[in-house]
Amino acid sequence: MLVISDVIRGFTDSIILAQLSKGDSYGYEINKTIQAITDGEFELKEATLYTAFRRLEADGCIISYWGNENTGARRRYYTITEEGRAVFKENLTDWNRAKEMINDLLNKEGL
Amino acid sequence: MLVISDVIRGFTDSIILAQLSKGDSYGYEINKTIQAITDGEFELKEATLYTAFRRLEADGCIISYWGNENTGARRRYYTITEEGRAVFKENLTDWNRAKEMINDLLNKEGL
DNA sequence: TTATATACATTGACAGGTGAGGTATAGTTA
DNA sequence: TAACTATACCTCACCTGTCAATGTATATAA
Repeated sequence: MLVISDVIRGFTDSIILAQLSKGDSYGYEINKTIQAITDGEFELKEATLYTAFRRLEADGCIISYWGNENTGARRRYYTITEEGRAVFKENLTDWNRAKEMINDLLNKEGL
Repeated sequence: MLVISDVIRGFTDSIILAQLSKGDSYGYEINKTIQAITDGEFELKEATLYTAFRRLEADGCIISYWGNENTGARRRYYTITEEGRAVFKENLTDWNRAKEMINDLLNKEGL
């Protein structure tokens, strides 16, 4: 009932911003990094990933540009904006608060 | 962008099961308990709460019965089932795993 | 030449949260 | 006594995010 993707839901944007805050990257690489960090336990579905990029760009959190690879598949790179950094910072705070709340709600005795 | 409700999404069921695992209760009381535990920082919206009850009962995680109050508003009580306890136990495990994953994804350096 | 890896993108179905609205009882306050 | 607040339940329509399925294109390895 509680699937891992439901838990992650709502963090997609934050996870992407977290990766981009370390430097420019592109979809495929970001997803590989996520898999590496979670020991292959988690990956963003492609549809989810690219939907998130559109959303983040529309919200002014990231900017995209095409890489100039002269071989292999083309890559669309993303840069995090100042706005994006601010949002990410806020998300981190929210996460830490939410984490405590959920811990309490799942474990603490009532009242 | 990261709203608390997005973070909580997917935890509604677990939070309710957590409260019911301590004993029978009814909607209004469960919500008050949640508010108390989170120092008023969080509450389930009524629509969310009652939708979750329907879902949990349909899934066999809880059973409901009407209380026999002879004064005040009527109350529909809920009992967690064995199935519900099993699901809750699994949810706790999933949460702990997801928590670590999200922490890593938001904080760890890439690779 | 067939398969795999890299790399991007869209669409339609589905699920969960929630604002807005509704019902009913009981106590408190103006 | 009228108005307000608290208790307590319920449903519908809408919105948002996830994801399976599908499609495109390049390059390398078997």
